[in-house]
This record gives sequence, structure tokens and C-alpha cells, in this order.
Amino acid sequence: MPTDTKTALLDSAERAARTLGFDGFSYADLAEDVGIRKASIHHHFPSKAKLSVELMQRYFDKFETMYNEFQASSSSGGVQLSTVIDNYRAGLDGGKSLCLCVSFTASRESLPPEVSQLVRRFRTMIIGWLEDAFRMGHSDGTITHVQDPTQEAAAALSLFEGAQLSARAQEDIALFDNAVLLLKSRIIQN
Amino acid sequence: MPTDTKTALLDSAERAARTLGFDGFSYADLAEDVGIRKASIHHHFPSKAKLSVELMQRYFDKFETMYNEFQASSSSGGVQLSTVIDNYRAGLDGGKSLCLCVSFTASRESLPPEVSQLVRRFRTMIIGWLEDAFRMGHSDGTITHVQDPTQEAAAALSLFEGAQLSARAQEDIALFDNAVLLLKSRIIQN
DNA sequence: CAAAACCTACCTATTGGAAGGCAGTTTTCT
DNA sequence: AGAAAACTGCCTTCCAATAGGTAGGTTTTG
Repeated sequence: MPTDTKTALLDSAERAARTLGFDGFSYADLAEDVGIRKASIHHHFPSKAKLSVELMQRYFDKFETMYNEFQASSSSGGVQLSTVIDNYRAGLDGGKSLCLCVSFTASRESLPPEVSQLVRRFRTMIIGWLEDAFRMGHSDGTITHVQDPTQEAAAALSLFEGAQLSARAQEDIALFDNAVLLLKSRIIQN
Repeated sequence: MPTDTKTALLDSAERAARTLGFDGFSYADLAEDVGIRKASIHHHFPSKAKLSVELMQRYFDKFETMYNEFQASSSSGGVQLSTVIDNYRAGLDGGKSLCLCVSFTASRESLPPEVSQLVRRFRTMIIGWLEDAFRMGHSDGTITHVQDPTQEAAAALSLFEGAQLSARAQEDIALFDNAVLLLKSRIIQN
């Protein structure tokens, strides 16, 4: 199938939200990008608020599936943590784009409460995975100096999101790498 | 003096930028907040772009002065680091507000290049201080497990900014505390 | 007095959105 | 099977509200 319009709109909106912020793009931008009339977008998404909800929902589902599949493969804690880091890194697009979760946290006040709730659920989910990774890494010896996995997980998520901002501030992915270097050095490669 | 209008406008704009994002407030908002007509703002700031520059410049200057004075007092590395953390924490306003640097990084595309440059200089400045703090803390023994101060500084700044986002996502300052707990536990209190 | 500060009155472009039409497909009823 | 009804996807047209900004006049103040 030749990419249905609704998906194309979601893709375009996600790109826009992650590079320009939720307040930084308009229906007109999406319309031009997708090649449809502005008013036609309302057929798929009656309001920008609804669009934001579907956007965040899709994002949540995507990562939930992805990580679930990955976690089922049950590799070492170190590999799990590495994968999360690489994932955040890949989402950066060289410092041009932010994680949707970060972008929506910044634009919180312009978004419906449903989105904020989804963002919270998203963060809780990621922290859960990180916690598992640290716990596993502690017992299988693939992550060094693990004290409290819960604390480590909270710190790690903040580190990743902050590292994204660092990279974006200078549009240089090296700054992301720099920020996560210390954490990465605690992962034992085998 | 009864707070001059220009300062009142800058204050209002800073508050708005940090809570709503740069694209999330308008001259109309500022006008109502300060008690002035919308068009009168242009007398002080000919354009929103110019306003953003002055805003970031003032922010930069304020922190430069603050940290310079503080650094001159030359306390231990641990105290210096603690102070930076407390500073970021205080700027959070319980999770409602972001650091202007974070907010402007997110809204990068809507801002003039001068602002992006100031943001970069701001970040470089903070990293410099953190580096000094880690270096000092390493030699005076008030921060444990310091490996490479440069790497530590980059990671710490990302951690602080990410921790702010965490707190904002849930409007709960406890999430900031949680994220920086591990780092804080490395500071030796005396 | 002159400059600074602020005003009213506009302006243009853009914002998200409403209303209704229309071709093509699918479903339902007889 | 064939007509009628309903739905889908997109369109054009229109709209009120808001965006940032300009022009020029009036008030305030050093």
C-alpha cells in the first residue's frame, strides 16, 4: 500500500514536533509536507490536541513493543543498557531531533492532560527497563559499581534526556557521546 | 525605585519562556502581565527575537556574576558542586519551570542564531565550573570516585538538565532529587 | 524643551477550526 | 442482483482569534 495519508500525517507531525516543538509547527506545515489541503487534516485529526494524543500513543506503543521484544531475547544487563543508550542516540538525528517525550515535556502547557499522562507512563516504562537492566547487570557482572538500581535508573534516564539536549544545543552528536561516556565505561564488554 | 517597565517585561518574559516555552507566549501575554499595552512593548523590544537575545544575555550575565562571586569564596569542591545542584533545583519552581537554557534549546528553531550562540557559551561556562568543582573535589577529597573531571562535568550538566525535565514531566520536585541522589551521595559532607 | 514612555488605531499573515460539497467505495435492504 | 444508504477521503470556502509589528500622536519626566 502507498502509505496511507493518516500515517503520513503522523510521521510528518512527529518529525515536526521533535525538531520544532509542538508549538513550533502548524497544520499548514503538515499540509504542505504531506501534500494535502490544510483543512483536510481535520478529517483525520479533528483538533491539534487529538493529534498530539495519537502521536504520543503511537510513540508509546512503538517503544513498548520494541523493548518487550528486545527484553524477551534476555541478553546481559550490560547489553540491555547499551541498547537503550544506542536507541536514544539514534533518535537524535545528529542533534537535530529530540525524543518526543522530551519535546512534549517542554511544551507541556500547550498539550491536553492525556498527553502528559502518557508521557508519565512512558517515563515510568523506560525507568522500569533501566532498573531491570541495572539489576541484571549487577548480578551478571556486566555493569560495574551498581549501587541502587532504582536510583541508577532515574539518574540514567535524566542523563539520556539531558545528553540529548546537550547534543541539540550544539547540533553535535559528540556531546551526547561525551555525556554518556562515564556510564558506558561501566559496561563490561565481553 | 518602583521596578522599571523594561525589567518587568524581561522578568515576565523569562517566567513565560521557562514555563510555557518561547513559542508558548505572546506579546499580548506580557502586556497583560505587566499592565501595559501590547504595542508599547515594541518600544522596549522592537521584536520578539531581540527580546529573546536580551533575555538570554541577562541570564548569562546573572549566572556569570553569581558563580564568579561564589567561586572566589573558594570553598571545597564538594560544596561547589552542591551549590550548583541546589541552584538548578531552586530554578525549578517545584517542577513548573525550566532553566532558560533548556527551554531555549528546545525552541532552538524559533530563535535567532545569537541566542543559540549564547546558549552554547552558557553551557560551556557551566561545564567549566563543574569541571573545576570535580577537579577540586578530587584533590581535596570532598568528592569520591572522580575519574576524568571533564567527562564528569559533561555528564553532570546533562544529568541536571534531564533531572529538570523529569521533575517537570510529573510536576514533582522529588524526581529531580531522585535523579541527582547518586551524584550527591558522592559528596563528602564535613 | 526634548527625550523617553506609552498610548490608540491599524495592518497583514497565520493560527486552528467549521461547514458543506463531492467522487468513489462499501454496506444494507428489497 | 440492483438500488439505496452510508461511509471515506479529500476538497473548497469561510471564519474568528491571534500572531508580531507599524505609524503617529499624547503624556510624562529629567
